[in-house]
Amino acid sequence: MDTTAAARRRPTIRDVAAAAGVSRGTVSRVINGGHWVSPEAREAVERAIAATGYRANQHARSLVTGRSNSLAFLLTEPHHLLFADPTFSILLRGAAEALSERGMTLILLVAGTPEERENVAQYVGAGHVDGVLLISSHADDPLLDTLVEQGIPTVACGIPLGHADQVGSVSVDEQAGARAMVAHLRSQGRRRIATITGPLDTPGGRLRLEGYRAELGDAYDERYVVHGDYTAESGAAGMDTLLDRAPDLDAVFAASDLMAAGALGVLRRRGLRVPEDVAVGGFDDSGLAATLDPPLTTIHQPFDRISAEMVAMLLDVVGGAPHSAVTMPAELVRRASA
Amino acid sequence: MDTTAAARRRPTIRDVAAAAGVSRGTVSRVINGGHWVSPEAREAVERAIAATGYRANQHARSLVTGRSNSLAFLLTEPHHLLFADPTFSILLRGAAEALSERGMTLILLVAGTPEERENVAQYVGAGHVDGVLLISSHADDPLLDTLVEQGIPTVACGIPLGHADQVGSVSVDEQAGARAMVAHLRSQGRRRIATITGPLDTPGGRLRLEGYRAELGDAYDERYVVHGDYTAESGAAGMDTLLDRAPDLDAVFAASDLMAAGALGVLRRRGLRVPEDVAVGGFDDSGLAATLDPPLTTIHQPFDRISAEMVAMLLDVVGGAPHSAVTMPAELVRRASA
DNA sequence: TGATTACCTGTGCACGTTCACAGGCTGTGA
DNA sequence: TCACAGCCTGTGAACGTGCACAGGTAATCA
Repeated sequence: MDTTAAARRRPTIRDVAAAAGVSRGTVSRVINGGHWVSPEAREAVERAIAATGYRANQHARSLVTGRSNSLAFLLTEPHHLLFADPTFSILLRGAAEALSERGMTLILLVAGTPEERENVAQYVGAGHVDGVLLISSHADDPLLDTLVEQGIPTVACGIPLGHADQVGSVSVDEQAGARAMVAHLRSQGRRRIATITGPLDTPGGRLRLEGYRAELGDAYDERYVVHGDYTAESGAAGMDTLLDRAPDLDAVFAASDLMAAGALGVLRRRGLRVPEDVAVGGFDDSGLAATLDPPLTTIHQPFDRISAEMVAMLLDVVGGAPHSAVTMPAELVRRASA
Repeated sequence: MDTTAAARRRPTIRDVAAAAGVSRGTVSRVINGGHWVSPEAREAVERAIAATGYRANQHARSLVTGRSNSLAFLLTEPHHLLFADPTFSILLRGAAEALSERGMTLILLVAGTPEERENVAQYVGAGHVDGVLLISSHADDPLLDTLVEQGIPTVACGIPLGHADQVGSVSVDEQAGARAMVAHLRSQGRRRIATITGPLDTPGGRLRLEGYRAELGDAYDERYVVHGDYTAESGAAGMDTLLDRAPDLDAVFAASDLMAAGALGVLRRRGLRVPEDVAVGGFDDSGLAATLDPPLTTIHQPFDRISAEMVAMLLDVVGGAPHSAVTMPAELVRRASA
């Protein structure tokens, strides 16, 4: 008897049918829901599946159904952003687990260079995935245009600027979060509150600035606003600019924890104490925030819930449901920095 | 004329053949290398492909070839490790890009819980991926046993303990790196050098400790050794233990940057200056190291080269080549902490 | 009794591709 | 003139699955 793994052919639905004494069709029915199958037949098939170690061939299945049983996790951010910010890892892992529970898989697609973007458009357009989880979109992204045009089910993390009504989205309430942070800083007696924004072509950059502005009202002063790109370096540079321009500031709201980390470094180097001289607030509550010195007061984003909701919504859209825009509450997390 | 994207059927190889005035076989030959095809036929086919916007159906192709044209990125670490350590993101992105260049895709597989491990074993065993990129293996991992048993091409990051000769691996020279760090600390005049190790069932945990021990020689003293699990929390706890046990230490080598970050926090809290009172060295040179305060002296792992090499080796193994063990040089990066 | 219904099962076809094979054409050497 | 090789092309058969359909049985109803 030859039972070596290498020599044995992978069992097909025919082998199962033969072992169970039924036809291919019956086996197929048992696998896909099992309606209209007699209890005896079902049990025989289930035994045969266990005995043969049968596992459906996904390629054959996809060929006939036109479904790939997988979603794409589409990454459009430039490389350097991923080196220090754990945000994306958390989303990625959450999405992978949510899919694995449903017997689906996650395909990682990187669209950094124009060439990669073209490949991604082709790949997705060819129907190799059922839908796309879009991470951190920039305004007027032509890739997103392509997805919309080709009718690819898409759900974005954060409201995609310029495409808000064309694709689904799951996001934290950016404005409310920013307002909560500013309100908190004010409640601590801070009066000259600066901000380091994210890129203004991203929802996080634009909406957190709007929240900051709305909460400040008449107290809003452009001199206290600088723009960053979410990196620690840009946070440091922004902090330097702010201190040169407005040395009297007594608080800073950075639109990401990573930029807050950069700002903290500059403050320390300049001999300013946190929070005594300058209070610092961040946004994201990524793993980073709690490990900074001092631990960072920030706005919590429920990344695990966001990824789970993105997957759920995308699968609904794939199934024919209309897309929607879900907003999750942003919660202030008080630590030592403010 | 109906040219709406929704109404138009995706072009198949038959459409291309018809448009080019040749047969399916000729089109297939042009796509796959193009040998034994006349220049005129090839040109006609290429024009037809461009005109129809044809893209091969991967499922149909995989069904007949038995190749999936994809690799799995297999994650076995528990969840919490990914929140702060960017190491895995860098490897993941590098692998995805290396594959995308070859027209292949990367599938993310998570094997945290026993249930997930079973699913992964089934999925991979069913031939849904051509090979597995194994990240951070633990000694005597039964999942790795399964992969080996089923003859799945596998390449690990770091020499897999207990399976060193059964699967391929790409790793940094852990021992040399640890020795370089200890040698550097000694050259700075440090004499009581402690270490916080990684988990001893991982190659990084075991081999970096061996390097530390080898470099210290007779000066090795167990009192200066504590064990962590790569997290910042374990680094902090380890530092506390060390200071309680051996308050006279003048240097610490943490087996990961994240643990070093935890150690830095404890040192600061206890009023010890870095590097004046205690020098601190890390390992990995992940994005984290440069942003710490003070910036961390550490051992650089060339993660981009590692991921590229893992992909290259795995594809060789898939193609029938024997697996091997590639070691990359570990380089000391001097910053302010030591 | 005959018609209708509800349930269960098996069979043929299609999905889009690659591969093996057969065969055509052209040129070369015996 | 025939055999043979080298190049190029087309065709049929697979790959493993889901789905539509036909057909069977048993129970219910007019």
